[in-house]
Amino acid sequence: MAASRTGPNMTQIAKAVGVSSATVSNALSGKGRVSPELVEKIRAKAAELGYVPSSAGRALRTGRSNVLGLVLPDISNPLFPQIAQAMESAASDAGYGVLIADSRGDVTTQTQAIARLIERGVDGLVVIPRRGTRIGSVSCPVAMVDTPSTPGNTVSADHWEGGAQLARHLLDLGHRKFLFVGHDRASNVQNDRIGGMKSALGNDVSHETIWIEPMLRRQGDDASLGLLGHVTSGVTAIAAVSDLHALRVLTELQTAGIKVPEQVSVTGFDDLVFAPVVTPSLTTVHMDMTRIAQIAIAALTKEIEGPRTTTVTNTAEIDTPEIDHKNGATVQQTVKADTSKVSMKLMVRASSGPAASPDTQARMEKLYNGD
Amino acid sequence: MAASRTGPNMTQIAKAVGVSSATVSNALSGKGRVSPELVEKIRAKAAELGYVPSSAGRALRTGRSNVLGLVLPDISNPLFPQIAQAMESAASDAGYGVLIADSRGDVTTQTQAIARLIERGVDGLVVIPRRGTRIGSVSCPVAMVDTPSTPGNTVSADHWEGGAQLARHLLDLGHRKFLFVGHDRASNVQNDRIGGMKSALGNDVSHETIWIEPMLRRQGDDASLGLLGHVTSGVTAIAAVSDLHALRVLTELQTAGIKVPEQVSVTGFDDLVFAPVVTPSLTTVHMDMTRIAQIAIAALTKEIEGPRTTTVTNTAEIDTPEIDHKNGATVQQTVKADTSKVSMKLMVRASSGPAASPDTQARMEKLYNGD
DNA sequence: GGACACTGATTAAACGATTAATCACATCAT
DNA sequence: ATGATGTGATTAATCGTTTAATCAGTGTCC
Repeated sequence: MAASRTGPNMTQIAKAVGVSSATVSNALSGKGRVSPELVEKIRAKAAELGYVPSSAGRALRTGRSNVLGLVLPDISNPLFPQIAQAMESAASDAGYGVLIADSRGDVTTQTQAIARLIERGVDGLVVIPRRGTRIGSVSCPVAMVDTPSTPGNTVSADHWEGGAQLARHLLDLGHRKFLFVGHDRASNVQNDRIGGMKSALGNDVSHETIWIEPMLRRQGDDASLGLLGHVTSGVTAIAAVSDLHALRVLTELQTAGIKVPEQVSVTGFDDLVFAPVVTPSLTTVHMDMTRIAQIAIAALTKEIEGPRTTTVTNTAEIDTPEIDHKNGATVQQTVKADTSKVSMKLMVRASSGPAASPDTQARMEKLYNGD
Repeated sequence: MAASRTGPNMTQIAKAVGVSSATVSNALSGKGRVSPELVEKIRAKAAELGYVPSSAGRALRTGRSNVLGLVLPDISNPLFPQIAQAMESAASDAGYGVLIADSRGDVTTQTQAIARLIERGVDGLVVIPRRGTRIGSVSCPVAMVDTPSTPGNTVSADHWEGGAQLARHLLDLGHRKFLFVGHDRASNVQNDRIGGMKSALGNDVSHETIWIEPMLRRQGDDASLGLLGHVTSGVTAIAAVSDLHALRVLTELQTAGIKVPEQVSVTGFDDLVFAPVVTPSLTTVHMDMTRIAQIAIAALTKEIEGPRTTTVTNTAEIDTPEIDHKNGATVQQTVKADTSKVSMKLMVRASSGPAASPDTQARMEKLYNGD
C-alpha cells in the first residue's frame, strides 16, 4: 500500500556494508565519528543501491520539512513568473523546496491557503499579500514581500525611489507635462510608484493622474482611456504604473496615429516579458527579483535555522532587532534595516525620448484639430 | 531543536479524552469503528487544542506525501501563470500540494530538478518538457503536458486543430495571402500550430513562414522583422505562433503606420494577459488550462491511488491501456484515449478583420513605393 | 448454556532517519 | 600495571501516524 517501495533505506545499506544504521546516517551526513574508509565504503554502497533518503523520515525526526510556502495574491499576475522563478531559485540554493498557493485575491482564501501550507508542514512562508492584508500570527516564520510602506514588511523593491528615477529621466528629456496612469487607487505599490514620481517633479511641472479600473468597470474592458485628449492638451509624457498599462497606452496612442516617442513618451514599471519586444521597446523600471527573493529566503532560513525560540512566531518578529553572535562580535542588526528596500533599475529604451518642443506641439494641436 | 513543538499530537488528544491514540486516529479519519459520541468528543477536543496532523508522520507511515511536483521548462514563460494557477487549483481540489521546479531550459537541469522533487518525496510529477525531451523512467507516476504529437504525452491542447480554427476564421474574412511567424523551428507546439493552420488552407492560398529566433540571434533583440516588405508584397494576414510574437508584429506594423486590421490582420496564440488590453485587442486562440490541468492531475491521482503495482513506473505506462473495474463492469480504457486532446477556443477580437480588397492593396502598394 | 457474530475499543508494530548515550578497544602517561 | 583519554562504532529511543491483530463485552440463536 505504501508507494515508496522503491529505494533501499539506511538499514539495508547498513546490512549490506555490515555496520549499524546509525553509522550509515553519520557517514552520509558527515556528523558523527566515522573512519574515512568506512565513509567511502558506505557512500559507494549507497550510490550503488541508488539510495534516496526519505524526506518523510527525516522530517518526522528533525521536525523540519525543508519546504517553504509561497503565497501569491493572484498567480495569473504577469509579474508572477519572475517572482516564482526567483523564489524557487533562491530557495533551491538554500536547500529548500517551494510549495505554491494561490490566494485568488480573496482574503479568506489567503487565510485558507496559508492554513493548507502549514498543514503540509512548511518551515516558513513567503507571502505576497493581498493589498494591505495583515497576516495573523501563524505557527511558522513569515516573510512578507510588498512595499516598504506596508507595515510588517520584510523586503520589497523601493517603488518610491524607482518612480523618482523614472521621473528624473523624463525631466531630463525636457518633459514638463505628465500624465500618470494607475489601475487601482487602493494599491500600496501603485501609490508608492506614483508618489515617488511626483516627489521628483519641480514646481514648474504639471501632472494629472487617471485610474483605469473605475473606467473599465463603467465602460467595459475595451474602454478607451481617452488619451488623445490629454495629448492634445499638451501632455508629453505618460507614465503608467505597470508595463501592462503602458502597453495599453502605447497601442492606443499608436492606433490614434500618435508617434511614440516623437510626440509622446510612454513608460511603465516591472520590465515585463514583452517590454523589450514591442515597437518602440518600452522604457520601464526593473525590479531585482533575484535579490528580493534572496533576502526574503535568507531572512526565513535564518529564522528557521537560527537559535531562536521555537514557539509561535509572527510576521512582526521578523522586523524585530536581533543580536547576531557571528564571530564572537555582538552586532545589533535588523533583518529589515539594511535589506528591506531593494533599489529598482531604470531601463531606458525606445519609448521615451526628448519632449516635443512647444512649437511642435502647437503645430500638432492644430493638425489634430483640423483633422 | 525540532521546529514543530507547536501543536498537540494524537497521543495528547487521546490522553485528554481518555482513549487510545488509535481511537483518535480512527475517529478523525472515520475509518475504524468508533461510536458516534466518541467521534464527536474527539473532534471537539482536537478542535479545542488546535490539533494539526503531522504530514511527516502520516507520510512516513503511508508512504505518500500528497504532494505533486510541477516541472516547467522556464518559469519565466508568460504562459506559466495560467499553467501554475490551473495546476495548483486542480491539485488542491484533489487534496494535493504543488512543489514547483524550474528546469531553466537546460535538459540536465531538468533531470536535476526532477531528482530534487523525487528526493522531496513527491507522489507524482507533471512535466512540461523542454522541447522534445523524453523523461527517463523515474520512481513515480509522470504526466507530460506538451503536444499530442509528443510521444508519451498525457494531455495537451489540440494545437493543430486550434491552428485550423484560426486559419478558417481568416479564410472566412477573405484572406488569401498568409504570413506565419514562428519563433523556433524545433518547437513541437509551434510546428503543430503552424501545421494546423496550413492544413486548413486551400490551393488558392499562398503562405510563407518566418522564424524569429534566428533573426534575433543574427541581428540582436530589437531586430526588425521586416514586415513592411511582406505587407507591400500582398500579405493581408499575419499569424504568429504566440501572442508575444503577435504583439511584436502588431507594434512593428503600427509604428510603420500600417493600420490593423484595416490593412493587415494580426493573430496570436495563448490568450496571454495583454491580449485583450492592447489596441486593437488581439484575436487569438485560448487554451483551456483548467481542463488540461484537471485531466493531468486526474491521471496522476488515479495512478497514485489506483490498485496498480507499486514498483517503478515510467511515462509510457500512463498511456498504456488499462482495465477499469468500477461497477463490476470491465472497461478497456486509456488515460490518453478520450482525454489527451483538449480543444482550443478561438477568441475573435479586433485585430482581425476583412481582407483588404486587391484594389486597396494595389493602391497601398503604390502609396508605399512612392513614399 | 454454549457456539457464534458483532461492536467498540486497545495493543503493538511498523514507517525511516536522527542522535544522545553507551561501549569496546587502543594509546599513552604515570 | 592502571587509570585517563580518545576513537570508532553500536544501542536504543524518538518523532507522529496508521493499521493489522487482538480483546472484552453484549446480544442472539438453537
